[in-house]
Amino acid sequence: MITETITSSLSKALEDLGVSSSPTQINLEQPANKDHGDWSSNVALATAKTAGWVPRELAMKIAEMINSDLPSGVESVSVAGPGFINFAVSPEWLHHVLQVAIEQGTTEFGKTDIGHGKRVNVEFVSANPTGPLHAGHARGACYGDSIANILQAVGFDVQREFYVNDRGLQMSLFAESLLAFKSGSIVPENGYGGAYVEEWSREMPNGLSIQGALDWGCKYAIDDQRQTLEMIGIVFDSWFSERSMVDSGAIEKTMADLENNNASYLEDGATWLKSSDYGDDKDRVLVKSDGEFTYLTPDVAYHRDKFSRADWLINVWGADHHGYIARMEAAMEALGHEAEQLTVTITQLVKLVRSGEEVRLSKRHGDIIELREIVEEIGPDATRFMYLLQSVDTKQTFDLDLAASKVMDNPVFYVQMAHARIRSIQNKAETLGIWPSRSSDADLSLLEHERELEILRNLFNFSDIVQLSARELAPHKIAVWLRELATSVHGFYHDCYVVGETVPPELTSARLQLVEAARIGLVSGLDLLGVSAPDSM
RNA sequence: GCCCUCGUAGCUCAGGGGAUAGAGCAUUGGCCUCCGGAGCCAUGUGCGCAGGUUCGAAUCCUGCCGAGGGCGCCA
Repeated sequence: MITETITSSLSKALEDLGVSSSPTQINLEQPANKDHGDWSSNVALATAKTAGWVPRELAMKIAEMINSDLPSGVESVSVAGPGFINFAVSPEWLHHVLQVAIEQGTTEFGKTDIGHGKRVNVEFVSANPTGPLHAGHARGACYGDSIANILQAVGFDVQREFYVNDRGLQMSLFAESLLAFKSGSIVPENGYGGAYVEEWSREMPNGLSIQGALDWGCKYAIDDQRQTLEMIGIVFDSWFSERSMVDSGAIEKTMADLENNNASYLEDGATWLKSSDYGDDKDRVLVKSDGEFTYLTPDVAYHRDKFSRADWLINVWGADHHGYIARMEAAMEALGHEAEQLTVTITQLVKLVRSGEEVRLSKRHGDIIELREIVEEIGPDATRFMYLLQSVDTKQTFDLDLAASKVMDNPVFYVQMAHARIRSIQNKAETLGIWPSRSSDADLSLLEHERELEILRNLFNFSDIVQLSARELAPHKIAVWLRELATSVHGFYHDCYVVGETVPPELTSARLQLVEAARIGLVSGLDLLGVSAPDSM
């Protein structure tokens, strides 16, 4: 790889000059300004001070040394600005990327093994089984599934998990609400009065007990949620039942262990977790004075169970659960787990906009926008791409009109269109009998056009982008990269014909390889986001 | 009051120590003999404010201002 060649030549020059440097100080980047070469290093700026050099003089010296014995593939070295060392490189390194992409194909391109098979459990959505999924669940759903994809791509052993809160006060209220609608009586205070409850109650069998209604409603809700998730291609490996831990005694076991670790105490008739000993603002109740568990207690037991099955836990929670992080981390520490074994990602709220007006997500019954409605309105691909296009750290404004539109406003169409155009080229080549062809037939050195090189530069970066988005749990970096690749494909399409009377056959062969590599890049990136790559739009 | 996230172009957002801060939309103006014009190209007085660290800050630190969320023996 060209970057390794450059890094080692820099490190050798530094060594010869007696400048000590750690490998992390030798950074390479691709300058935004093409006048600054293909690759650039700031190592002279980073090391000059401690080594007693003037940065620019150190850079000049290094450049001189490397220039006197240029590594293969490097055409020239120069110094610019305060002491950047800039490398001009022959395009072979980019042609190499093309071959890699085609050899690896969509199943391998961009994949690495930095995870070393470490088991990671990604828990997301985990909506209460008391109703359909709504718009508020969508961001966490798309995000969680995509980071699971990305972590898999970099070599983690990933489990997707949905925690089902199938017991407790909310479930009882839900069951009572179903029964109330069924019998035509008044829905209990703090119960569920939404229109869907009435609809569901009509399908519920007559004569059920509270427990019977609870069981029926829970199953109905889970089935509904599962179907909605499948509409956007999300399939969980496991649906973990909270109630199962009551039956198994896991909750009592956790309570006992907390007590043994001196992490809980009795006061005012309740059992408290000493979470303030572990960084939380205050202690938290585990068992209420009425003998019921709080929400926290089974959840702590649940996290222990996850730790018995995974080395690293990721929780995707909505912004309204932010205050809950400290107490869960405290509980895990009290039970002997390391802080870095649990990562909680908070997704900020999404504001839905339609026709320029905010769509209110009120809890008042009837006003809830179901996720199913959104998917039916704009389609699964637009749903996923739009939610994943920006960082979950920021509040998102999601324009339903824009997502539903089939014009340029819509980024998902822009990216998918790039793929469709490539397929269109390939179809044409196929009818002429020149595709598929063997890559060894093509002379890749013919690929010199700036448009061609731009595509290749993007493809070169893919693996790094995947690793970065895994490290930062940031799928939007993939989405942004896809848009850039699509831009370069559209530009290429416009300026460079692949198949045509004016194009020499050798160039056609080389460009057919190029568009196939670009196609592999598009499909690979879209796969990580769970978005399809259609042959035609 | 305390905690978390965020303030970047008219709008929606990237960029999270490097060189002249980017993209899409919108605006204005150009491009179709030929693989899909659902496209391409050009067009910008913008990093909330003030200090600090650094050779270098949109980026890191502190304070302030603003937006959202959280601070229950709710989930």
